[in-house]
Amino acid sequence: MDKKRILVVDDERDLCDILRFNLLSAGYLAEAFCSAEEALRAIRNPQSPACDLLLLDVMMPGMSGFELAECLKADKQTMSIPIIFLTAKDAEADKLQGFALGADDYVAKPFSVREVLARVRAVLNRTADYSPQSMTDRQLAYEELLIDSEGKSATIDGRPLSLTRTEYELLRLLLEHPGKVFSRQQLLERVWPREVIVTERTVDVNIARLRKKLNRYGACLVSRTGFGYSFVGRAMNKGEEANEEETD
Amino acid sequence: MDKKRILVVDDERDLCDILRFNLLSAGYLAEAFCSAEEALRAIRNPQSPACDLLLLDVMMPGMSGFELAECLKADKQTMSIPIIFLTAKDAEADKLQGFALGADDYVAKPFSVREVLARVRAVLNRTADYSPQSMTDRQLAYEELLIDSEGKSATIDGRPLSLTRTEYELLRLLLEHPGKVFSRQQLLERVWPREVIVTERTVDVNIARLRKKLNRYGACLVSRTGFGYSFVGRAMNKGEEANEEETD
DNA sequence: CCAAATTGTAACCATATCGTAACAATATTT
DNA sequence: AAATATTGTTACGATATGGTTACAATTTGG
Repeated sequence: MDKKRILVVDDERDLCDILRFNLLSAGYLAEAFCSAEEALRAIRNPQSPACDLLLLDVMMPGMSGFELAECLKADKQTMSIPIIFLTAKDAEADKLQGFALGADDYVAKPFSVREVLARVRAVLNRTADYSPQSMTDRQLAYEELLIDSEGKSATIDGRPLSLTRTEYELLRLLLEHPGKVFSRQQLLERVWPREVIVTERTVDVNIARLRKKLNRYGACLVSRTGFGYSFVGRAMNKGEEANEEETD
Repeated sequence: MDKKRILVVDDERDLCDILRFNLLSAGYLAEAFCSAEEALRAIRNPQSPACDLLLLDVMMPGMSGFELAECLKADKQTMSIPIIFLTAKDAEADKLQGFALGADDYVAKPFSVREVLARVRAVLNRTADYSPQSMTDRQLAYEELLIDSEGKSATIDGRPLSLTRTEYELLRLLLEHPGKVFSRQQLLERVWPREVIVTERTVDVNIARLRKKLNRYGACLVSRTGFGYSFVGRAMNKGEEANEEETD
């Protein structure tokens, strides 16, 4: 699957930069424009690749966001480009109400970048094909142990486990990389929030709690003395060690 | 695993020097640049080795840190380079808030060097697993003796050996440089933790333990009297010495 | 605002790991 | 070959590591 191309249109340069940077970091192709006119030129440019999504500020000097949207909707080439409006004031929100039918979504300023990214993901998901990528992303499984990252839940044989957030994240990370050994430090960095500072032993206890809840799969969370923890399935058997008792 | 290459970009020369010195002391390769433009040139220079992490000041004359970050994110070659932002003022902190999602981390000035080093370690730890680098040298092998650095394990003919951490690290280092002779001192420095101080004889015992577990490959760990130890395959035969006894 | 759930820490124990010393075996030098 | 230096092996105690439980602190939910 190719990367999605997203255009940001906003007269505030800082905002453009922030959005662009974050979109790029999130793995999209992103370009930013400070006016509707510029953006329009870019979109209409037959050289440039097709655009998959527009983040469009409503209130801009010159051509407004609405006007740009209308232009695009009028053109067969561009009418199916999804648009997420960025709206500054409540006053605009009203107008947006009417427009919203044609829009794919809108975000009210001030917004958090996280929020925008979520909308972007949602819209692209909705419009785009169901790529196997994003499907496997939310379903993770080993045998009858399933993880549904959408519902932040796990089940064994269909029976739901009630995992706490820590346990869930732990399991998810380990299950995502079967066989990989994570040091306690790595687990702390990747499962626990950045600001908290806790003992490495904390990992042990949470692993223990997780093991208990995992019942027969509990044994899949193995500790590798001196290294850390790892999820191992049956396939990776430890039974047949090459360096077993020398019977000579 | 090779040393990580870290670039420091800050217009304050003193700060650059301090960070560079400390990074070097911590065992990284570190270079410092006083402007985003310089840094960009260095990163884009096809001659120079790949960069593993960027410590990037936000506010700089000329190209800002954010702009440099955007440039890098836009380029496929450089977009996965982790970035830690160094930000000076609270004013910037706001903007940074926006960038924070896409950034790998950020540190607010004034910061303690210790803090920066911690972040560096954390980010490198977090990203290490996915870098193309570690993908390639994740698997190490000699004939049917395989080392999987992800699972911190080794197998012979597919059968897993249970190596302790010391044994594992020893084997890994030696196997990484077949034919190279390591003195005991070198082995101590490279596989034992920095702070511990142990006898050179300790190496011998651990080599012995490793040999036993390696079964038929045990003989590949040869001692070179007076020099140290080395991993040698069959190809490197010691049979044909020029100055041998002519007993036939 | 209270009760329950979640979570980190300390403490205890069992076990694994490891360094050292002592001695045996081997290699090197004379 | 004898003398010496180097390396291999073993046993044992010290230490580190990991599992478990209890408990206090905090968060969550009603």
